[in-house]
Formats: sequence, C-alpha cells, structure tokens
Amino acid sequence: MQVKSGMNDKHAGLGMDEAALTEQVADAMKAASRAYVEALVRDLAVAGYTGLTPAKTALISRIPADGATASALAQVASRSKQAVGKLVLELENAGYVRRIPDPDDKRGQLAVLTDRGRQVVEDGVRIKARLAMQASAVLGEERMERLHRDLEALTRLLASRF
Amino acid sequence: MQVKSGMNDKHAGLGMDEAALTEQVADAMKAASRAYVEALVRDLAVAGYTGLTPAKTALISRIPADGATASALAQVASRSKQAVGKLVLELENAGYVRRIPDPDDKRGQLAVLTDRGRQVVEDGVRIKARLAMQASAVLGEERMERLHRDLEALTRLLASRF
DNA sequence: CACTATCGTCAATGTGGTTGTCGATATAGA
DNA sequence: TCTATATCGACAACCACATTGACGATAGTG
Repeated sequence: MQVKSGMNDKHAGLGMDEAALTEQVADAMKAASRAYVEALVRDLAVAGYTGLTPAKTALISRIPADGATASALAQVASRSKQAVGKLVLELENAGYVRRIPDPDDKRGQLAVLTDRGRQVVEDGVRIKARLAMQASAVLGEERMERLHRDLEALTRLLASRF
Repeated sequence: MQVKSGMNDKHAGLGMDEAALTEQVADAMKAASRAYVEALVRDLAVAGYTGLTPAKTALISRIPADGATASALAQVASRSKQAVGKLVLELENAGYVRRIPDPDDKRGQLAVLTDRGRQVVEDGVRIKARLAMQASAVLGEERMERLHRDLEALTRLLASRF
C-alpha cells in the first residue's frame, strides 16, 4: 500500500531485517501447521488408528453420518474429485470407510463411515479438543483468537495482491 | 497439561468450539504460509524468472557466493542430499546454477550461481522486503513479532509433546 | 429424444520429499 | 603404507498429495 512512495533509503538498514522477519514468520507458520497435523496423526496412531495420513484425517472428519458422494466431499474439502476418490479408496482399504451404491444416483458411490471410521472421527475430535486446551493453556484464548485474525489478515493481503 | 482432571462436563458447551478453533488456526497457518510462498514465486515469475518453484526459491537463496556442495546445502536446508541434488539439477537446467567440480574434493560438485542466479536471488530479497513492508503496514511490527513468538510457542508445544 | 451436465474413474504429470544402494574418493588409525 | 570407515553424489524405488484431461455411464432438461 505505501509501496508507491520512494522512501526506500530510509529503511536501508532495516530492509534486510524486515525481509528476514516475514520469511521467518512464514517458516514459523508452516512449521506450526505441520506440527499440528503431525501431532494429530501421531496421537491417532498411538490410539491404534493406523494407515492414516494428514490428508485422510482431514477428509474423514468431513464425512457426515449418512454418507457423502466423492463430489460432495470434493467441494467441502476444496479438492479435486480425483484426489478425493483416491483418498476414499485408501480409507476403504484401511477399514474406515465403506462405499455403497448411491440409491439416488446410479453413477455414484456413497462413502459411509464404518464403525471403526466413526470411532476414529470421535477420538479425533477428542484429540483436537485436547490440543486446543493445551494451546489455550500456553497462549490463552484471547491470544489464540488474535493469532487467528492476524493470520487471516496476512492471507488476505498475500492472496488478493495478485 | 490440565488433561488429567476430569472436568470435561464443565466445558461441554465449549469443547467443540475450542477444538474447532485450533483446527481453524492450523488451517489459517497453512493458508498463510502457502500464500506467502506463492506470492514470492508469482512475483518472481512476473519479474521474468520462470521455472521456479517454492522449494527451488528456498534453496537458491541459500547458495553462497563461492558455491556449496549438495551435502552442505542439504544440511542448511534440512533436506536430504538426494532432494537437494535433484533441485540443484533442475536449477541448473533452468539456468540459475552451474555445477563445477569441487577443487577440494574429487567426489563432489560445487553448485555456484550463474549471473541469472545472482539476479534472481537479489530480486528475491527485494520482493521479500516489499512483502515484509506490506505486512507491517497491515499488522504493524509489534504484532508481527508477537505472531512470530506465538507461532514458535505453538510449534514447541506440538512438537515436544511426543 | 437429444443435449448437456455431472458421476467416478483412468492415465499422465507435477511437486516435494524419503530410504537404500553403490562406486568413487577422503581420511583416520594400526 | 595399508586398511578401515566415512562421506560424496548419483540411481532407483517409493510415498504423499495434488493437478488436468479424457472417458463411459447416467441424470436431468428442453
């Protein structure tokens, strides 16, 4: 926004530091998001739920009780149909999901949770709640919310800067 | 930490919200870090530097003026030698890097920047500085620093919780 | 009935990474 | 000096995650 003004010289000494700062922050964002997902997957593995990956855990938690088509899941998960189809297949092989013919559409399959699938989703919610409590214990809720807001503000800035 | 106490009922109404919060924050962290890297790569592409990807931009900025071996780069970039070797090869094909025999070690190759490679690193620094300025204009430096600290605190929490 | 949109799948590709293996060279120890 | 052992970079295989394009089959609309 203030980029138009030619006051580059003023920041000459700080330019490097500021650049390093944002890049470090970007690295920190990536590290933190990875750490979160890995903690979730690891805790699930500890609880006995094997064969899960970050992408699969993210997808399975979005399967409603009455099932969903791959296309519907693709929409809510912002993924391609192909990507979802593959993940659903792997979730089926791992025993968390069963695919049944869609009674309303002979083209489609309905992905429904197995008993084990329902269990992993339930335990996933518990694990996420525990992670949230631990995070709040360290930062506090207010700080978590500000973190969330600031991250979204940065995302908006960086994305809409086309 | 407070997980031992059995006061789950007390948070019954908030449990879901808190869980959703951290997951949303994790998504926000991922989105923001992606947006940053994509902004960088896109700005470089606009500046005429094609054939670059996030991983390549991250690596090329770590190549010192006098060059480095793949193994040395692997260490500073926390990647495997193979991953670095592949990226260096692609950077060479794109014209940003040249590999010369290491005078001190007949086994190794030295990756050195070409003129174009030096240019892309320089312009990358400028682009990062601009991104940092824009970010500071939105959040302010203090808020950026707090963001950084909080992200690192969360990463520590999630990683050392094994 | 014909046309078009959508269903899920196949194939190919891209990006970013891993482990294991291997010949060649470095280097330290007996 | 000779012999282990460590390291260099490369090859192959593989994994995770995602994309686009094409396709047959079915749905739905005019």
